[in-house]
Amino acid sequence: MTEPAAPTPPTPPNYKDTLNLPKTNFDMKANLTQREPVMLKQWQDENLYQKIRDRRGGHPKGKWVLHDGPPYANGDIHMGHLINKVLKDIVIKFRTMQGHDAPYVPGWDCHGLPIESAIQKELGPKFRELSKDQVRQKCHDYAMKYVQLQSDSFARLGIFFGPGEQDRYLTLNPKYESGILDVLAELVKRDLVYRKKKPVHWCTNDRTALAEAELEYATRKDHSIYVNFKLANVAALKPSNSTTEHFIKQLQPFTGHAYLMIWTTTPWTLPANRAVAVHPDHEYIVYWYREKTDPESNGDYTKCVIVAAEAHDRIRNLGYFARSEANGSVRGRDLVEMGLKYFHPLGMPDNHDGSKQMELDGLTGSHSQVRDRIQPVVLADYVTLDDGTGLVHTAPGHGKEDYQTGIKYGLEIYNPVLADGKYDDTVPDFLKGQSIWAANEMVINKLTQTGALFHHQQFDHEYPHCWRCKKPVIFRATEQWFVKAASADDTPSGDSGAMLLMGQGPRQEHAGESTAPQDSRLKTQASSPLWSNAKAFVNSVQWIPAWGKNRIDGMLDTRPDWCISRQRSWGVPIPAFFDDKGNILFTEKSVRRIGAYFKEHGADSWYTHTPAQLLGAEEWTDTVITPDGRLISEFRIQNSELTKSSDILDVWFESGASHHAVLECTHPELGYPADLYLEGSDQHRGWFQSSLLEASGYKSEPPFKQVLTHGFVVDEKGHKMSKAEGNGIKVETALKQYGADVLRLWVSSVDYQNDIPCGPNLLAKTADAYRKIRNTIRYLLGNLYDFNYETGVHIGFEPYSIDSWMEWRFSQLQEQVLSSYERYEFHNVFKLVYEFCNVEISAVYAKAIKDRLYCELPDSKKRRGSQLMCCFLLEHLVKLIAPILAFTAEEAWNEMRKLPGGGSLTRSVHLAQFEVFECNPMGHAEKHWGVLMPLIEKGNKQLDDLKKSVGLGNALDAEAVIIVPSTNDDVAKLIAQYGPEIEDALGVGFHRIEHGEIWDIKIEDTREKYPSCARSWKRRPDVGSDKDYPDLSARDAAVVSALRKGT
RNA sequence: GGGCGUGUAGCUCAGUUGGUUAGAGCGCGUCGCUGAUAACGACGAGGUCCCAAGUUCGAAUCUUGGCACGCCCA
Repeated sequence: MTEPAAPTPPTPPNYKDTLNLPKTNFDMKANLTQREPVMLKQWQDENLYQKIRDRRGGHPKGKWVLHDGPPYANGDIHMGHLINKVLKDIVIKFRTMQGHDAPYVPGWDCHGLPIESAIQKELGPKFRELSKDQVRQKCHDYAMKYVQLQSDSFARLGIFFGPGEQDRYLTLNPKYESGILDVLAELVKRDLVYRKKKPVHWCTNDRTALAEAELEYATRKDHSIYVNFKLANVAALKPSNSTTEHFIKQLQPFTGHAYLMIWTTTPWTLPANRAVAVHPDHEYIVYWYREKTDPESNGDYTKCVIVAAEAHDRIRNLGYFARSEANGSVRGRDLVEMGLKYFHPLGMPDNHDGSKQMELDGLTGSHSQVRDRIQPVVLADYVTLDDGTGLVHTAPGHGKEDYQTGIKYGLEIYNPVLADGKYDDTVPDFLKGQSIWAANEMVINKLTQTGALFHHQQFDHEYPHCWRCKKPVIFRATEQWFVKAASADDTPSGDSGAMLLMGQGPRQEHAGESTAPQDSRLKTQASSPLWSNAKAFVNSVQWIPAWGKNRIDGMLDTRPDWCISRQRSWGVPIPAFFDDKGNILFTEKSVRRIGAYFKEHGADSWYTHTPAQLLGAEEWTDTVITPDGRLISEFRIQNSELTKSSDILDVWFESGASHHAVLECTHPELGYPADLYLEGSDQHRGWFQSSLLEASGYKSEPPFKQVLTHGFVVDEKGHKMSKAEGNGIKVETALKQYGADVLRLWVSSVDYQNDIPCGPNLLAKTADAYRKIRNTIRYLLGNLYDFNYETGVHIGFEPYSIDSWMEWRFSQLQEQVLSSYERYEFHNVFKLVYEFCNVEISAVYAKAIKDRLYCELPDSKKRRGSQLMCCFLLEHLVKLIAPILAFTAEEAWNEMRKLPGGGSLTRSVHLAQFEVFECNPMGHAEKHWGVLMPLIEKGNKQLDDLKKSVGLGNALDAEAVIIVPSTNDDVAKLIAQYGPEIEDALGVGFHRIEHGEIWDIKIEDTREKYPSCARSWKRRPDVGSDKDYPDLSARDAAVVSALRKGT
């Protein structure tokens, strides 16, 4: 049984077909992960990058060059790459659309330890069987693999660069390698390169020196020990006044049991101890004590130590004392003046006995049989009282400051540690051949046995580690090549046997002031000319943010000379030759010659060709450096007798040469200097500085005009991303989930000058923002399906329409956006555009023009005027976002080109230029709408109240009563013009004007008052005024009537 | 430990040379629309301006000292 069908109400006439509803192929759903690769293919097929170059070439705005800092060709790209490369790309695209010829030549850092280590690991034991050039071939292939991989990833992010070999630079390119040697030769010419034995950071695992930039700091558990160094000459001390006399008297009762107490965290450096340093102005005391473990002796003290007065609380708090007392006090310089000496803590024979030691205590240091074990107390300004005892164990072969002190006092620069981190044969028997890491405990045990160890504990601290193998590094004195780049003289004389400056100019003689070891306030000598030039360069560069200048300035001020040699295979060789007598050939002339050879044959030829082939002759006449550091000019060399140096250059030297190697050698069309360098703020120490220093020895102006830095990606809590925390975001994952444009939008949305927070929530928020912008574009496009892009322009706007408000607002937006781009404030671009889409377009304008777009006659002036505004908005808005939303802007642009007359647009949005147009031809938009907008806001609140109070659902069921505070006819006329706009802006069905005291607005429910138009749904008094269309308002009746006549 | 920075609603950011009740957008909550519809609109609730002293008639803003976070270094 079926129920009788319910009576259906009579269907109201359906006017939907008579409306102009939006239509577009620009989908609401972005589907970026599918759409973007298609777009990429299209760009590649038409070689868009080249088209942009062709179009901008010779443009009056001229060339604008961002010089790319080369990422390391190793591993997948991470968030850091993303930030950096997208920022660069935004800049390039923005400059291009400004009308500049802004080429982008991406580079890669291809040499260096990380790749060599990876190969070593990959090959395992086979690594040693291969020759250097075989290893290099493997490294080369490895680097090229990652260059390709990263290059593809960058392209996927929408970053524009050319597809060919010639469109990028690689540091392993022969022309580049040759460029590096050009720079090196220039520095040699200017006496800025030398070879010397100095302590450098050394990785015992990779067996090479490391630059500062190659270190990373990590927490490490180490030993903290307090050690007593036995005084050697208490009886022979010379007082200079009553204070020191009193001090010495406090020591004398403890002859044989008087010590200097030092603190160190590197027990393994104790064999290399050559002095104890004290601060000249600090106060030192004699501290009598008896340890709890000492046998009772009627309560007497058993020992005394010299420590800084300020440190004695710290020492007492360690809790070993049964009894203690401070006596006597002198300055550090008094200790040195009285000639205090001590026994090397490990220099004593293993089987020494106490009685013999007692004898020795009275020695002056002249007894030959013990001279090598008696060492001095010296002065050093860097001694602090923050930690330890105020007396610093000094090993000139194992520390930078220790080395300086060593040079000052003529101490031996003693390094008993071999390249692999094991001791040589010059150390005490029990340590010979031992690894220094194992030696820590052995030394501690030995000190315990001899009773020298006062206190030992383990503790955690930040310690430098090799950036590649992650193993801890040490300071180790070795022979290395240096560039003179220090703020103060890093290579004082007095270091006999040092090989000084290598240039052909007159040998620089160093003043002898440093030979006076008692002068604790040793003046530093003149800074390097390289350094002074670099300092001057810093001033003429614009640093963004401005504090970057401060930062690099501060770093330059404290920098040492630059150790540029590495004991590895994968890099550009330092082209020095040795003859069988140890003379070194390394001059401007020889370096240039090798550079020219590399340009043709590549640096690999160093390993496959003979010195004669490399130098291009059997004989060579040049200046050489003798093993003892003298220069001999006009020295005749038989090239067949030469040996090639096995050192390579620090990779930072390679990338630091790019201002010449790229801008002048591989890509001379770019030209020197670059307009902009844009890297992470860590490059103040890295590439910015290496570039600046090398350019300082090569050029008369800095390599860049502006330097822009960005911060580091951190998680949503502001903490750094780390594997251990598991808070990292992978580019690949994020790309798969959101697509490149969302990631690009995220990059643009944050203030990159600070830390850059990133996490799932933030990306999701960005995706929201993306959707809003996309939908705004979709709305504009949807309403243009019947608008002719070319002829529509001539229609113009209705003078008092909200179109003119929109035009005014957009002109403001454009001005602000363009100036934000100019200042590289992309997060402002994002914010301005996003808010504009949300407020100006979506909430105000789109809402207000719906009625006229949908309901007016298609060709009506009112509708066409708003379409024109939509079209104008769309075109210029899409251009404004194109540098950021590279794919979406292009997608929208493609849709625009399909509109009637849209073919006059450029083939790609990325070929278009920003146009600065004259805004607001009406001139009154700002003034008038400034009054009207607050009324509209008020109206919205009232509408909301009506919804709550009387259940008004649709604003079209209400009318706006505009209250005008004057009976003045002009004002009333003006408002009469704006009335319909207010009606539409509020989305109400009708409006009336009343006179009153002040400007005001009232919203009234008209559900009982007017009938509703079946087409526009507006409630108006004129519904039914056309008797042919009793269910329509006058306007709609006219439109429908016209449409029927038309068809 | 030192240098350079940063710290304002849940989030991203504005807050001029100190000057009313510290703002925006998003998000959130409530409601509406259903002809931008996996869209859109309206209204609303959110703040110890990192903390503490100080200068001042008045401090998010200036000074000093802390704390937290980041980069670089020891």
